[in-house]
Amino acid sequence: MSQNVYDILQERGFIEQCTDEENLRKLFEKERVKFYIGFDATADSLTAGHFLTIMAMMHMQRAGHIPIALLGGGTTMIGDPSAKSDMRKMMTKETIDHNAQCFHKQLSKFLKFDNESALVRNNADWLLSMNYVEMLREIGVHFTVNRMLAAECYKQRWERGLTFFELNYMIMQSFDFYKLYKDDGCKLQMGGNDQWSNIIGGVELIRRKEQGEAYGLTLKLLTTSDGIKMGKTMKGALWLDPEKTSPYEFFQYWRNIEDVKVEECLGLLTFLPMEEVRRLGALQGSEINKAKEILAFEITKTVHGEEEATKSLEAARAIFKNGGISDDMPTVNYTRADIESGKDIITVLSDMKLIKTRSEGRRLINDGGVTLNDDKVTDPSLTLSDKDFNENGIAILRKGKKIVFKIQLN
RNA sequence: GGGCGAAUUCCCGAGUGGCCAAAGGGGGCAGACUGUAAAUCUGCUAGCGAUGCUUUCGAUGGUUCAAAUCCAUCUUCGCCCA
Repeated sequence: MSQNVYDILQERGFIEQCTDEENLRKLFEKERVKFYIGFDATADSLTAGHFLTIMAMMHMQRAGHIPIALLGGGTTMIGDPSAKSDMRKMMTKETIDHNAQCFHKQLSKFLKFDNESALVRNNADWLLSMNYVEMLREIGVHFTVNRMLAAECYKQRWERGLTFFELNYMIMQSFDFYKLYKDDGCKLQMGGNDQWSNIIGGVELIRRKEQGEAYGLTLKLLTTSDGIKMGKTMKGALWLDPEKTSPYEFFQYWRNIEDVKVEECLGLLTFLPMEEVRRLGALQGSEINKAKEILAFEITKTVHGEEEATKSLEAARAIFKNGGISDDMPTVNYTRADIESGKDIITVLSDMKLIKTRSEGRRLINDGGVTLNDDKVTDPSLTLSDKDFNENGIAILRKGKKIVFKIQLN
């Protein structure tokens, strides 16, 4: 432990708020600190937003501390009302369990859960069996409603209406921290900055019930320069599951990041040394494209492995630098029979999932957004034929400037 | 429990009998310009076998030649009073 991990996180830009910086730094020097981050099981895959917190966990683990990944099997039954304008749809127990399993599997790619260097817990194990009256007597007495309502994260909901049901989310999350503190000796909770009030709730609960010393630390949220949450694509979230977002798509997302975000993302989402991060972030003009390529490669490498990262990089270079063809670019396979029975261009776009409806396809063609083998498609009823394919049975279809598909004829 | 008000397309938000597939903005997509960036300008933005047809303005039923718009009931939400 040569360098205090607090300095590492701070230098890389992770830290937003901390309950007690001075004593937390001391704690990091004194012992291997057990800390936790909660993941509510709202979908069947983690997203780029989660990845940032996972990076923080990995930095902590590298520094010798012990991450606890807390799956929100219990808290997801309610749903965090923070910064949401509406109540989330209620999810069934089965869906939540399934999602939690998916999370566990994905997290295992980044952290080794061997009960030694990293642990997993699921708050369903203690929250679901909880007795209401007991809970009120043990935990509820330590919370004042006015205090809770003053929390920044409920402000928005305060105007639109917040149910008692959702108000309990904070209490449950606070209890989680208390439980992990008692059972596992967890002394620190980390989370996105929108979790600040929920985290404080736990820190205070531990102090009130146990006179215990616990800390909270929140992390920067990834946003675009407009302040919008980063990691949204036209298809929705940027998933870590390669079945939901292909490694190539994932790579391209980071390759296309805004200039001003490059240095921040390099610090947060890669393990490159900070001198390198600063050097790359300072590149001017079109030079910064080199930095973006490295950024995309490094993140893809961590998430999908070096092999996929290399493939994505090469496919991107082939497509953009040489206007060429690569084995690893997105591909759709057709048989001769498909062509003979007639594949019109809109069906092809639809097969590639580039359009949701045929009308959208027609519009796109009218706008001049579709190119087949370097020729702009002007006729929406155009049907693929043998002459559109080269000697290797390949045709290239573009949507806009950045999306390129290979059509392979077998 | 009583009174009042609201619900519109991806989001915000106009529209109070036909000219409404529904203004405006945001977001998204495409074109121009560029560096696979930002900014800017322009076009598009319910669906379909498309000069037409079908479905959409919380739900159901009704009035009318004609309903997002009027009436009734219901649901949800907000505000005020208890």
